[in-house]
Amino acid sequence: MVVGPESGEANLAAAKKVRPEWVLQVTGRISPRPEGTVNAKLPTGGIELACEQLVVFSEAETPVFQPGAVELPGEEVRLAHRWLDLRRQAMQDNLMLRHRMVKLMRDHFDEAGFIEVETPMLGRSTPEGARDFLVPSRLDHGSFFALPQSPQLYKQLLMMAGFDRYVQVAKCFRDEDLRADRQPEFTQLDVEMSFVEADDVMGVIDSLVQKTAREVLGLEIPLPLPRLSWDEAMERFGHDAPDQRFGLEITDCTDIAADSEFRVFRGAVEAGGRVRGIRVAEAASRFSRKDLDTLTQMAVDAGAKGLVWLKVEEGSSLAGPVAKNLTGGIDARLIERLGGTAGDLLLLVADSFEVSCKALHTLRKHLGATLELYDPKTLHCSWVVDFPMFAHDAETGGWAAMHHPFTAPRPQDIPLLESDPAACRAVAYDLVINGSEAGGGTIRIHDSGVQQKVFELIGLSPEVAREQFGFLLDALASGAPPHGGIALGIDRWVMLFARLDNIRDVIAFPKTQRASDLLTGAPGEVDAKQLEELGIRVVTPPAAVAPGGTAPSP
RNA sequence: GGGGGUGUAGCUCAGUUGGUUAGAGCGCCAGCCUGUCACGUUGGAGGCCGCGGGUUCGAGUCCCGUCACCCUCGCCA
Repeated sequence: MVVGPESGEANLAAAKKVRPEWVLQVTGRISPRPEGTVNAKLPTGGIELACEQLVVFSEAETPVFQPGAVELPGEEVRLAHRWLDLRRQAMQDNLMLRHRMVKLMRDHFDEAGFIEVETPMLGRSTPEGARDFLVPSRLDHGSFFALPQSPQLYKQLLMMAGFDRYVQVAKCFRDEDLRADRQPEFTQLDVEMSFVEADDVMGVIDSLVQKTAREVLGLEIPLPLPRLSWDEAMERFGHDAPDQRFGLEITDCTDIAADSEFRVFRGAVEAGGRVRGIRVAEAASRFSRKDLDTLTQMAVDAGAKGLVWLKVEEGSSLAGPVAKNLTGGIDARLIERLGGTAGDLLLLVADSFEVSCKALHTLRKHLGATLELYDPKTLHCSWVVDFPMFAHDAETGGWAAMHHPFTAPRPQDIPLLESDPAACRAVAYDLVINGSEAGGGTIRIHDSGVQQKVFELIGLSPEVAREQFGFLLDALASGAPPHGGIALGIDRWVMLFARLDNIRDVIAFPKTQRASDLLTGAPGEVDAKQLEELGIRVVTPPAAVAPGGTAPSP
């Protein structure tokens, strides 16, 4: 935009006053820039607008930070002045991407005959799962609504009602501690279908993944997406959402370890544990003693008693603090099993299966990132299927549903409900993108006998089940079609497709790690009158916070 | 609840073994320049060093506590 003497004195005077972030209307003629004034670096660098009339719609106070600045302000400042932060091109791009992806999802399901149905935000608290956000009832003191953790029960009821293809962009709420990829309120693409099996649900998502990757990233993803069982995921990667952008797969060496004299190995095997390891190719010389101590500490932090590290040397021999214990050909067998060649680094963990999974997963993730074993631009999508039906509940000592209590066991595993619940596998499937759980679903139980048995196993008495889920049980007994579905974490999808590592950057108005909103000040105190109407008395009133942000000493 | 990191000018940061008046870049204000766009140039203003306490002759710096933000474990069917 050019304002010169030819624009007239008034416009020129007005233009001189203009400051950053002012809102203007400029009327004039667009023409190619004169010779020598073209700027190829700007998208509009070839043209200019000769100002004929300048109108100042709105002046702007000096902003706390400049949205166009090179230096990004700290997140605290960005959140407190979110409207400025959202002016930044990167944030505009992120929200535009989100819009496009959500539209793709809606169109995809609309074309497949799904209808979007809204479900209540004010529902009933149900046991298990995450902590609920509660909303007190004014008309019934002492009673509370719960915000939905997901529309799970409602969407199943819609199946009983005959809407055999349901979808919803649904807000969900879970009052748990936050992470970089977790917000207390988040958005799911919630899906449920009748007369389907797991393949049908995964198929619908497969084509959505392919379509989205193609339209948004220009990536061609072959279908069907690879699937691996939960058991295989834990064996090969030590995690139920493995990052498969790189190798470093886990190899079991328990049988070799059992033959060794090395007490660490023998002890783990005799205690019913496992000895497993990963081979880091050509890494022996890249890791100093200090680096290896760091890896060891990571393994210890993950619950392991230690980490056995070994450097493969010429002639099938091993070097390392415990190498001398691996006599009698154990060293050669380990090298062969792990596929080691001279210069490789071998990392072994001897512990229970669970601990070895956790430790090796932690190491694998760390090494993959620090050794740059993958192109950060790749998008690896896959399914993990056949999750265990039950997990040990640390609190009760009994069984707990790994997903929710309406998850169907695999038909062939139904006898295991009686004989061996631990071995019972569910018709459950998680979508994994770049080592992140991007969605998950199950086929639901539609047989009341099986449902009864599952409730029993997780310690839910018929009375309590009726009390909590009576409406669902009644609905199931009223002619329920076989059904199942899935929920995709939209925030996380957008984050992954935008190649970001922070979910807040794809949410217009996110919350901090302590679930507060720095923009509005939520949550905040309310009037005594409001509390009185709700029949609520605050037992521990919040300490008054001084303007300096300091709480008074107790 | 546990572990780790950060907190100094409006913003991004530097600040030595504790030692005079706490600095830089950007922004802001005033002037000059007036077609190259992160303009240039001259000058200026701007600091509860997150908050509270302690040690010390002396604290941005050391100690204790506390608050906020970030990462993480637990947690998130």
